[in-house]
Amino acid sequence: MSIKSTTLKEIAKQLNISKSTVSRALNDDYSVSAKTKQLVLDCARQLNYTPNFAAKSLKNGKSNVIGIIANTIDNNFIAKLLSGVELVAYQHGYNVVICQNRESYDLELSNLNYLAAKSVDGLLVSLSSETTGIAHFTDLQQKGLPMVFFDRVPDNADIHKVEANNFKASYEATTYLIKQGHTRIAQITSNPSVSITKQRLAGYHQALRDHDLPYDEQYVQYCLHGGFDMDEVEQVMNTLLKADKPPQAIIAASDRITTNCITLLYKLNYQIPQDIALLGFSNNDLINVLSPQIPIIELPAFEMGVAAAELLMRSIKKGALPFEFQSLDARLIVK
Amino acid sequence: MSIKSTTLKEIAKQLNISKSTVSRALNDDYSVSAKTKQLVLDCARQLNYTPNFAAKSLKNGKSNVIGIIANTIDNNFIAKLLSGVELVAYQHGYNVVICQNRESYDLELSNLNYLAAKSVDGLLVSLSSETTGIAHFTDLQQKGLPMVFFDRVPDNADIHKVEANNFKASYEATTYLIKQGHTRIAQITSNPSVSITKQRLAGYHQALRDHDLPYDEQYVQYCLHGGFDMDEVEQVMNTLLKADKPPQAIIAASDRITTNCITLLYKLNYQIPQDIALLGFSNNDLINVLSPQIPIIELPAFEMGVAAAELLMRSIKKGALPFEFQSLDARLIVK
DNA sequence: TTGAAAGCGCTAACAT
DNA sequence: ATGTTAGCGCTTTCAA
Repeated sequence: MSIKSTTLKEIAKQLNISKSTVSRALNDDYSVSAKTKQLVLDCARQLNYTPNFAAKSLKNGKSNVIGIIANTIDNNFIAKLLSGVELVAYQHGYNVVICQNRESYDLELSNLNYLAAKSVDGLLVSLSSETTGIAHFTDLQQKGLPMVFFDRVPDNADIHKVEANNFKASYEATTYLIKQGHTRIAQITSNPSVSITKQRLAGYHQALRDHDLPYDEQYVQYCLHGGFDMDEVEQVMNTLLKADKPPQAIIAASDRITTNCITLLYKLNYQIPQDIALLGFSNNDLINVLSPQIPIIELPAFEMGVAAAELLMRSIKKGALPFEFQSLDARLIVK
Repeated sequence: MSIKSTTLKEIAKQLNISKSTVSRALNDDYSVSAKTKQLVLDCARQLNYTPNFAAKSLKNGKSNVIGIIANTIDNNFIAKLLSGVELVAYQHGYNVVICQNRESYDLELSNLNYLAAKSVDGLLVSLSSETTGIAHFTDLQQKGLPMVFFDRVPDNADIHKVEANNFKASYEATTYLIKQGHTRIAQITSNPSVSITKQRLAGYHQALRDHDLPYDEQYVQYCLHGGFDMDEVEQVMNTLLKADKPPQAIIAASDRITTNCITLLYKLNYQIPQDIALLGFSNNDLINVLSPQIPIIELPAFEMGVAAAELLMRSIKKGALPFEFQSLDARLIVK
């Protein structure tokens, strides 16, 4: 309102009718005559009327703001997802407030408190890797705050969730490598406490089983810090490469792990894919542009944002909804 | 307000005092006795009071929202800048609404209208590459809407702006390459209509002049689409490499151009820096991680976000401020 | 079909 | 130092 804008009252005065009629006309209420409605609409446009959100909020007890808690926003996956969320939110007249937990449970909690104090009408959440229980969320949900979990979702059944189909993606990745003729396929993945890690491992197992390949424990390596720590990637990479029978192919199960694997293999003078094949999960555009080229699994980031936001909007508008669980397909991209 | 929360009235009733006293106490008004203040504060905490933003907004005619219009958010520079903006905004009790112009003047205009209709209290703007005039912004500024331009700023003097010191950055980059022994240094840059392009070119010129190197027009090549189009990068690269005396070093003057240059040189089997040296502007973390390693100029994204937001906050709170022009140093990173 | 009036939660004159 | 009151712009009974 920094800029003074027209109000209902001014339209009413101009047209010599009451504020309430103007309000009704603007909200397309059935009780208003077509003629009056038209008059009001014309006048509103002419005076460049825009509703006052604060007044609306105060009146109907909704802030028209949704909150989103994600790990960080400085990666392509979340950035694209956010674009989807904002598209939907803006269409429904909602603003989006973004908070970053930076993989910390404590920050996640303070984000939550911040957003609750802002009295957001709904919440979009991707869990920090430190988070185990979600009582801090479900408490608020039970008090009536609609929320949708996305990407890194909890196991709970009594929540809404929107995920990538990580199982299928990993299954396809593994199958692709098998079809390429590889029999010893490794997976370097993140902390197994995170939902997406478990799902990606499960897909990998299933694909091996379905193609009658043995599962060898030594070929699954974990980066407990999500691969952000180059040293831990280096360590597990060395373990793999120094094995009696080193893997012929590696699946890097996260964006950061993928990048670090490329760097490491380059440093070690391994040619990809001649010396060892690499396939990685990644939503970073750069990966398509830099060399060496590897097949990647790209998550449907934008679509997940749209789906999560739409589910949240429905949940806000209709109140208690049967809990929904959506799983969107990822894309295997081979150049 | 999805969750019902305590109001001033309830605290007042509980303590048997008036709403206004409670309000004053909460706002630390001088006229309230220390005793009452304490009482109110305790009671507020006990009842878990949080102020109602909508009511506050309605009362003081401010939305407590600032808008930001940037190109896209799916790149590291803007993502980090946003983190800085949000840090400052949240500290001051403001929400941030993000809009993306995707390099289109029309979208920029509709973003502006959208934000104006939301009655934001202030605006952070980085111009689209299509934008030439800024009347659409200054009109609103004159009507009293505070705004700060950042990164891609207009030439106008009657605005607030926060930039990277692109001149200095480019000067340092060029000087670095000269010190490495190169005498034929090219710059591949974006559309010269954009402020940052001009500044980066100017720094390049000055460095050549200061080191008594001739300026050769053929060594400056423009990507009118900002290097997003790989073909245009390929074309100018070919022009450079096929010159009578090809450059010994190239400065890539934007994130996207840098990446595409690496890819192209790799494709053409040029070794970096043995066959040709490359130095690029980039804020993409991946560039530090992938090979080959090149020196980069990194813009102070987070700091620019903080600076722009703080300037905007001052501008909102103090009203008309003498126009400020801040220029933050970039970092030349050599591995 | 329309109008009058109350009230959402808060702040700020204006009393006292 | 504290209370009373009005009003921000809107929606929504209730009445006509």
